Amino acid sequence: MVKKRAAKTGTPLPGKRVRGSETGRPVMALLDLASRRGLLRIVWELRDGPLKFRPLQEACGDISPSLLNRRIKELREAALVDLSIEGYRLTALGSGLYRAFEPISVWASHWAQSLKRRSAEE
Amino acid sequence: MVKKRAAKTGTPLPGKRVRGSETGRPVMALLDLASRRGLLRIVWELRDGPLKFRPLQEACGDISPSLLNRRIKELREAALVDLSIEGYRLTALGSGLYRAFEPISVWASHWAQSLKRRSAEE
DNA sequence: ATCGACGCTACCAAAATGGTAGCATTGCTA
DNA sequence: TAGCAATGCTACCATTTTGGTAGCGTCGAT
Repeated sequence: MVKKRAAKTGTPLPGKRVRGSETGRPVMALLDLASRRGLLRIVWELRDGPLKFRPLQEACGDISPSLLNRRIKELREAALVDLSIEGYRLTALGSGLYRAFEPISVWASHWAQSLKRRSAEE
Repeated sequence: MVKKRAAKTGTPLPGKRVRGSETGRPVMALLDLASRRGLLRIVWELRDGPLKFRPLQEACGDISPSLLNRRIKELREAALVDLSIEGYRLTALGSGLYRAFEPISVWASHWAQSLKRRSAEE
């Protein structure tokens, strides 16, 4: 008997069941969102202000428009991004996520340092 | 002319080129790592101490062993997890990542609150 | 020798991703 | 008002990643 795989998943949101967790706990929804490739990158690239579709595409390393658009949909459903006359921009919620992300980006440079040391030692 | 897609990518590490970024900036490597499904979940589940293979599998929502093992390999290459006599556990670096992650998990509950308010208003 | 715990692999089907091409609308502007 | 560029976006499909089942090899205890 082949176990049926979960069907195509919608945008992960707190309170909804998400991949790998039945509880809908906010942090689990976030982990699921974060695992969508390029999604956090978009938040990152919007940190300094709004960007229109194509510039955003370019900022994200020439991501394809279909993928960019999928991600934008998810970000809008999650209320992290909206579309203004000046382009896509972070909502208040979205900037909050960006700010909460800063310790992680600090950690990332420590990480880089440690790995460099490690490879120098061997 | 069909552009050749980048070949299978190894574990994203700072200093290496990662998906969507040529620079190897630490934060980009981290974003790439984070986008591997279930990877941060493993870090999360190890927060309170080491777990052996099968208990870890269960903690991660009955992830399949092949996927778990792929993720463990990546986490070990990234020096975030190692294997002790008591099971898999976070390295010092790994616990650092977990701690850096806490503001995000706090943010996630604000996010949940906001979305609840938003849907109550409509 | 048999058994269970343990880490792990092989294999394959299903889903997500990423690339190319191009559409529909709007607002110019020649 | 006929062209035209900018804009957001979709269709299509090949490639990559994923997730699931089954089971292997080793080791230590019984």
